Amino acid sequence: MTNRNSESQGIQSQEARTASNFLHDIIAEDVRTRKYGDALVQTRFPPEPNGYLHIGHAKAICLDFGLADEFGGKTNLRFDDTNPEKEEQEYVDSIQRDVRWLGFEWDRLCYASDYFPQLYEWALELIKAGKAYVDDLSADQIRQYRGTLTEPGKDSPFRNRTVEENLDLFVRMKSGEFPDGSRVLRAKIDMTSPNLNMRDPVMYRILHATHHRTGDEWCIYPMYDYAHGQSDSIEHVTHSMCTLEFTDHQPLYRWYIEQLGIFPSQQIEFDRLNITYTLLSKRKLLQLVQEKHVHGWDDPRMPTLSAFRRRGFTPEAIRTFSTSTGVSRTNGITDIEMLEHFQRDDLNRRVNRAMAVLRPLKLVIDNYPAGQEEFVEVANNPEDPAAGTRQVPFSGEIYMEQDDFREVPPPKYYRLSPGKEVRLRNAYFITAQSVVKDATGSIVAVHCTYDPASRGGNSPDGRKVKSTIHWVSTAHAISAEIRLYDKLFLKPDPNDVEEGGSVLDNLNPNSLEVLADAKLEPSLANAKLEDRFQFERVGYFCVDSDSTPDHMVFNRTLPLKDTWAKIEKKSEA
RNA sequence: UGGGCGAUCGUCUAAUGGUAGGACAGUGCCCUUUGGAGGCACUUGUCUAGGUUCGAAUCCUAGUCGCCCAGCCA
Repeated sequence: MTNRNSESQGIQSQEARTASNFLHDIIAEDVRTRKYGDALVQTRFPPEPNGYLHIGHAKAICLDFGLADEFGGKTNLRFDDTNPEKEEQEYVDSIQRDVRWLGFEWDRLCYASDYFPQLYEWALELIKAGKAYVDDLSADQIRQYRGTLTEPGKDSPFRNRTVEENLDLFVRMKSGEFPDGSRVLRAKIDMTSPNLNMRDPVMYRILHATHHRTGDEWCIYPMYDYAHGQSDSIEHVTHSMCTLEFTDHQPLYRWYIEQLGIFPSQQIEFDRLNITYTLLSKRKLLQLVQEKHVHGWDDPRMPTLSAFRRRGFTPEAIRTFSTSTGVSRTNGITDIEMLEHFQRDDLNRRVNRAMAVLRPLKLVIDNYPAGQEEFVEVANNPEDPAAGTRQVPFSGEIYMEQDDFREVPPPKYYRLSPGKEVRLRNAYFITAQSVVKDATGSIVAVHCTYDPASRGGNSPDGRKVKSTIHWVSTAHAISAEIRLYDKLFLKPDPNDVEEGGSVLDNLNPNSLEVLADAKLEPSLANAKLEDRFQFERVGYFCVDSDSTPDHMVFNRTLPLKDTWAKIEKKSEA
């Protein structure tokens, strides 16, 4: 089992039962025909530590770990760390944290950099076999010699150096004799191949850079193509899943393995995850962070797993989303509503309710005995009786939501307005009597009367009300900052930009709204980091990492579905 | 205009020669002490044109459209 706890195991096997896809079919067939003999199914999740994992990676992680698990196999976490200029320990750490948070535990923790010595030996082997050569052409010249999509390339003038000369030069490349960019080691394949990846691909480049793990030990670094397949092979990976853009690399992946005569790992490609209104490119996410369009990799508006965690999303929901959305070889874009649906569905079942007034409006109950207060009993989660109940203080002066009162109610508005009766959730029926306005004419308080016989929320005479609103007693309320998040981008496809534009043009200027002084029921004072709640009638919220006992901060994970907002919008149109 | 990959409701995905199904979104109704949740119902789809076949989303042929590839990135 690759899962960390029994809870996620249950979910995992449930997902596994329903997850039938072409990758599953391929592996099942390989197992049936004993393609790898007695060997276990072995997979790997191979991130480059050059950024934080995002929800697109979650799909790959669920596939890599989930498929291996289904067939009783194992999964390694392998850092594809062959480019010291872009990789950092911070990313190595965050990736491990995020994979575990998602609910998976790897069999072996590996690094491509651990294989540098072996890769180097194999390069020597290929040189000796006349299958690799040192090229002195500049990067620019190599590009020119490569030809184009429609024209074949031509051989480098250095292509036919002797084995001895190649060996000598390559060893000296490794020993640091030559400056960056002066020489590369190339595979000798076919400069006329219609597949550009086969036109004598670069195997090694000279990079006098400090690597986050090997330090200054190496000044030559293998390219992805030369490192990835062999790393798979070393780990006896049987099924190496990757995204579609690597399809053209598969012949090269196989070429290295065949020339070296090593364990025949096989690469299988699947489609990358795309989600509407969401940017899933590590390079561009890095730009958002570096240029401070967001407050870091874990800014809750980001699509990174760290951000989803901070925002209150659950690993269970992300896993359910990943498997439900399926896997194929088509390039599609999944509606963000799908993700939100699975998250609401999960939170609705598991999370306790609380009352919080985001935009407070004072409500005075004129006939409530002066100075009196009482406690009303409230279910912690109506979906789950086992969650129990709690006592919430009530009094003659409470906060209600500004949105829940209209002096002139529009059609189909069921909430409070002058003369109308509504229910205060779990408390009493009230009828609005009058409003108090300030000098500018805006409403600062509403006066009402309550029906003492309706305690608990029902009137003994069977009288019905059209609406129930939430509230917090002013004397008992605690204050908190609340952060409301909206889509980071305005367009379904953030990359849909005009000529010369950038994704930044599509940034939503209102993606973050901060409410400095929301009023919460007192039980919330005990909330701890990452605790999740449904604020009734409002949405799902969690305690943010910026929160302190003196200054509580809550993030809105997602709003509740809002039928009234829909009606209102439709009537405006 | 070289090569590779792909095309099924608005979106994602099943059906592997035999009733085109599910989920999300949408719409309507019911229910409701959250206009939440839940229940019921409805709408919409096999890229096109030929062919094989008793029968084609599936096989064949030709086209159309989309994505990927010319890093010493991964």
